[in-house]
Amino acid sequence: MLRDDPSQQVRPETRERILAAARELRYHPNALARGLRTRRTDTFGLIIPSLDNLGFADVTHGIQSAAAAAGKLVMVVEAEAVPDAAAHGVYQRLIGDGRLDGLIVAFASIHDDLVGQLVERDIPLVLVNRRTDRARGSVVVDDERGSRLAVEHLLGLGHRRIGLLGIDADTDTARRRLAGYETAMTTAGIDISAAWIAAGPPTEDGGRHALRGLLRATHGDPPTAYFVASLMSAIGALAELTARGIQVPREASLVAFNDHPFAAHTAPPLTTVRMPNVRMGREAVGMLLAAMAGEPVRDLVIDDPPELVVRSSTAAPLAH
Amino acid sequence: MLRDDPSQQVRPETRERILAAARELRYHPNALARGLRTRRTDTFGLIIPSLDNLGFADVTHGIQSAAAAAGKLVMVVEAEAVPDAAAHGVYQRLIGDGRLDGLIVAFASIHDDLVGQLVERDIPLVLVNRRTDRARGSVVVDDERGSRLAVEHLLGLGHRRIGLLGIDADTDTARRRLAGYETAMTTAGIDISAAWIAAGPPTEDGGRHALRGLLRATHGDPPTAYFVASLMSAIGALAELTARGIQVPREASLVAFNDHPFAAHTAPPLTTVRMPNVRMGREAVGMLLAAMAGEPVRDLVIDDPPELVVRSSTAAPLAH
DNA sequence: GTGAAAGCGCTAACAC
DNA sequence: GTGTTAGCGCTTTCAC
Repeated sequence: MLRDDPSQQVRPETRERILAAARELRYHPNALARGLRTRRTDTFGLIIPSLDNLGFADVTHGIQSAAAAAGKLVMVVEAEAVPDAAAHGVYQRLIGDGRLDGLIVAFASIHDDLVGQLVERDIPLVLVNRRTDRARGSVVVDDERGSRLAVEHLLGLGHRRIGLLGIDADTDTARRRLAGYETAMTTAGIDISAAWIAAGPPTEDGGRHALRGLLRATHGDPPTAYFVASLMSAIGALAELTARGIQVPREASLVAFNDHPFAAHTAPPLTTVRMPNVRMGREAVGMLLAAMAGEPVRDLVIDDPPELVVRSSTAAPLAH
Repeated sequence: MLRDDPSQQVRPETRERILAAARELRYHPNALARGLRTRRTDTFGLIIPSLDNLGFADVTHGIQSAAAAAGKLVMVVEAEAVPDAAAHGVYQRLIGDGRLDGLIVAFASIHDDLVGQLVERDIPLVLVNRRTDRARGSVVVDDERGSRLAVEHLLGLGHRRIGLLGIDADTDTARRRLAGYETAMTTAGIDISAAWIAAGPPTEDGGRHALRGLLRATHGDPPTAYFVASLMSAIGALAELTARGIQVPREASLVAFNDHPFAAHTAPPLTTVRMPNVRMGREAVGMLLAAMAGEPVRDLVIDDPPELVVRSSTAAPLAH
């Protein structure tokens, strides 16, 4: 009755009385006991590199809201906050504990052995924002299309020498963003110089350093525009440009992959490509729920079109 | 043996063999069964308004890292992501479920009845960044001192008409930030005009609207400087100032309470007061752990001194 | 020191 | 339909 078991026939009135009594006595079924018996905990885990990545904020929102709506609780492990010494134990417990129904892994560059272990143990798993050969079950956005959109915007403005500040992790996601850049450039008939491409971790510092490296490599003939494959990097790259006295967008344009309200407040406001990240998070939860119900997982790519958010970090190149 | 029970005497060699076998078989004690038996789950809950509040990011980091270091897992509920319809059920379950050892509530403006329920049920609880009469167990920073520092910076620059863009929630925290402003102003011998004070929610929009209201109220004689009691509001207020063509810092100065790397990238970069937020998060976990071990909880205020981070949103007022 | 047994609170299966 | 019981996997107690 308290579980709303449909096979139990109860008069609405009686039902209400029982519920009232339960409320009165503050009765709550013990989740541990129930979980032990049913092997379901209505809880899933979320492993995420950092909760402070602006480009990823929407994914987290999507996950949290879909979880709440479905009545699931979520155990969050922020990977960067886990000391190396504790990491092994934490993940092992998370995986082997029996306290989770499944796991969403939002690592762009996770140690693949963790994924391997999850697969071996047959724990419902969905990867978000990444794919791998080792596991089925993923939801990503159309990174290539988003990147292409960004680079095409630059091309449309008249740029030809366009740099890529990429993500250095050896992930499918990083590669797809690179591919979008290459496709757009090649389609425009531009030969990409190897010196135009640099990469680093998707952090402010990563962007700063990648830009420095690129500037060194293209010494004397730097790009007139940059596509930065991560929002956090873009913030760093923008700061580095400004610090070097290079005016954005007059002397160099910048588009970032991923949007966040904050991008409207940088100096200058950043032009970005907004990806359907909230939906990516939602769908990940949906897929995990389906997997827990026994449905097969898929590799889903959210095909809501990416959106170019033109602000003020892009303009036509200076005429020579 | 597997629990490292000290009363069990085992030869190191034997011990190693057992551990190896356990590893081999991938044995993991079931957390549900263990928890059911021991009434401890090594897990605590974190209820937080938004994971996307820049001013609060450090608190989350502190909590996550301290939890990981102590081998605790954390169940995160982002309150703003919980649909109203689901809210009651989610919180009830979280509280009554038995799956948590305790709860950290980081709500600046939580419904007090949730706190009340937690207290009644005698669940280890620590409030972070807020205090209330209804519960003991809190850790806060010295909000008053931080606010005073911010306002004194403005006073030192020569400002006299200083506005306060506050937080409208009826919380101890909001009041302490207001108090810091008042103390600094009064000490400087300035009569505060009621029109100088406006408040709103600690969001970008909140700051924007608060500023608008204040400008309306002080029509013709606006402040020359503003202390904004929340970083998110400050971003909104800065945008509003700029949108109105009011130059910062030439025509109006702005200091924000709480810092984040991002504040270095706004236009202009924001002067802020950096509070010991990481430590606040850490101490909250420490106190919760202590409470779970039976120690009495306290109301702790972290007394690491706040730090003024001078960037470019503050300057001397224009001479008349 | 070692082993067996009880029981945490629940659900599902099975008698009645 | 209603009531009873076994058992999820662990820890702790108690008997040996």
